[in-house]
Amino acid sequence: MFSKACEYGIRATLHIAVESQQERRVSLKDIALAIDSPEAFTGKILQQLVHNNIIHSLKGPTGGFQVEQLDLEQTTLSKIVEAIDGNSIMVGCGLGLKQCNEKEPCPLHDQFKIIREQLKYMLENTTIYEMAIKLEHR
Amino acid sequence: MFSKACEYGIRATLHIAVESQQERRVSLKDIALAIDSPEAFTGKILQQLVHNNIIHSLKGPTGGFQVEQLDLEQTTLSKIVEAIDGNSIMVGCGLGLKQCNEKEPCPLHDQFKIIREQLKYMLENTTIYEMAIKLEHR
DNA sequence: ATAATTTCGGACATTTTTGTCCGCTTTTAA
DNA sequence: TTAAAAGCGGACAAAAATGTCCGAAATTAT
Repeated sequence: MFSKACEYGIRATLHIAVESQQERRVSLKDIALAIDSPEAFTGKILQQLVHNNIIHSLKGPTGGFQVEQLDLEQTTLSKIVEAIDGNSIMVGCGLGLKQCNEKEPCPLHDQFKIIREQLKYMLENTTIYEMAIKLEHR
Repeated sequence: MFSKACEYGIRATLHIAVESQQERRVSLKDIALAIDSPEAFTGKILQQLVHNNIIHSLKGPTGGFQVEQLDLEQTTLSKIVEAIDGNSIMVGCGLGLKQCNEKEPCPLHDQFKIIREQLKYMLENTTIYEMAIKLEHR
């Protein structure tokens, strides 16, 4: 579904979000430890998220990553996925046909469409905040 | 969603199925041409399908691939996907968490579950025959 | 029998994804 | 002011997925 990079990105964002709600900043090392991901690779992914204004970073000692209160509530899962995996999950024929559309649908077109719409709804209507809350309570 | 290999596998099977209904056997070359896939790579994938008894092959001139009438009606999409991609599409946490289950669900667990169930239903209830028919009529 | 045509399987090659290393810059605290 | 602690970015490395090549085996037609 999502690439490994994207999975790490989501997990990292959620962990940062949880900590940010307690006014705590988190270092890359702590993040990688918490979400069980390779540190350097995770660092790369966090950069993508920083560049997309999904999370914010501060250098130096006491530095680290955090997510702004506003972003917490407004940023949706779709934005994270988009930043890392692009829109590949939402486009293209499920069977890889170049010529597949409403007029010339592949044999799975309609069923794929329904599933994609559900997926899209989930991505676009789930905020970081909602997910972080669930994560804290589990 | 599916790997490239799996996409080729499905497209190839469908093309063979359509031809088989006209009592025609198809060569690898024709298949690769028809479904616009790399020939040698497609050959490998067809072998997997042959070994899984989804399609059948005959060597020598006038040889090629075909799918039995019975398989046409009884083999479901899930069997093709399983043969090539395994069950990776159906298992594991969407966020890649090792510890994600009904008792300790990840924040997307329930929504993923619904989508997966739809996907599973589609895979297990779509036969090669149904798809081949749709393909012919488009 | 022989040549041609096809599948089959192993080895190899390329590309993409995943992951690592290291030196640089920024910032803080002593 | 200096040392330490953090993020940043570029180059490199490993693994996985995708794709190619070629020779062997089987089968058919001549």
